[in-house]
Amino acid sequence: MRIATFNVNSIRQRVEPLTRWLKERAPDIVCLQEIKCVDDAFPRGPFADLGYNIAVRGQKTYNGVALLSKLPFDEVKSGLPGDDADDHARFLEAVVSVPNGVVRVASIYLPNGNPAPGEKYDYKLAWMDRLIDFTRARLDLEEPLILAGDFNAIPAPADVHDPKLWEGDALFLPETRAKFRALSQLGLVDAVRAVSDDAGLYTFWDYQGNAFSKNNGIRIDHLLLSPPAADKLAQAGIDRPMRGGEKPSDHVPVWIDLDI
DNA sequence: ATGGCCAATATGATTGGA
Repeated sequence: MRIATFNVNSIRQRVEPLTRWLKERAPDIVCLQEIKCVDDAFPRGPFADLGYNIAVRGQKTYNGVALLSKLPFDEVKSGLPGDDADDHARFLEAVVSVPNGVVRVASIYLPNGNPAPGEKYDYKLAWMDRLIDFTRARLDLEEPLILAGDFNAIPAPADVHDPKLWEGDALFLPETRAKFRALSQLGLVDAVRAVSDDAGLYTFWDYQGNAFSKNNGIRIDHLLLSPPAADKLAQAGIDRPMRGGEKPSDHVPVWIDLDI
């Protein structure tokens, strides 16, 4: 089973490159972020034509997450618990059935948090605390669980081309990294880091300043695996060439293969 | 000169992204 995550930076601008990539990579489940449209505006046709079931939690202009799955959804739930006043479309969770049980997947678009300090950074840290609480509860189920998305967190200096330039940024502040570490330390495996210690593995390159050609990137899109999922991990990869293709998002897809 | 962003919005300037 292949599961991927991709921050598309507008689904309506990414139909062509995304469908082309879906045909090549053939993932079973895809977690999408920053679809930037309401549910009714999601371009379902091209993805349904490729055999995907579609779940959407959209929002006008900003944010928005979705799931594509070749397997039917047993359950779909949107919204991260812990704050009823939070109306950002940043979280969508689904369960699918597999031969020996289920797989639970969440598409996550964690707040950016800039400028820090400030209200936006406070919201980010509170959101991370809520994600930690959610994950702790879900881990009790002892299911294969995959948290996949744009975490807006650079885990370590090896995950950024020029760490000096990111000091003070909400994606790289010590408090952000500490919360990301606290999430991981609940027992989750960072799939890319499970297969490679290499520096220079990035998932985002800014549109500005020829960032991609200089490989001036950061690794912020992650797949975090519960122990029953990590036990089945066969491979993980970052589809870096997508960034150099036609009409690219500023992020690229990241994927895993599970022996499920 | 030694650089140049992109997407959405009742749009032509502003906001957010990271």
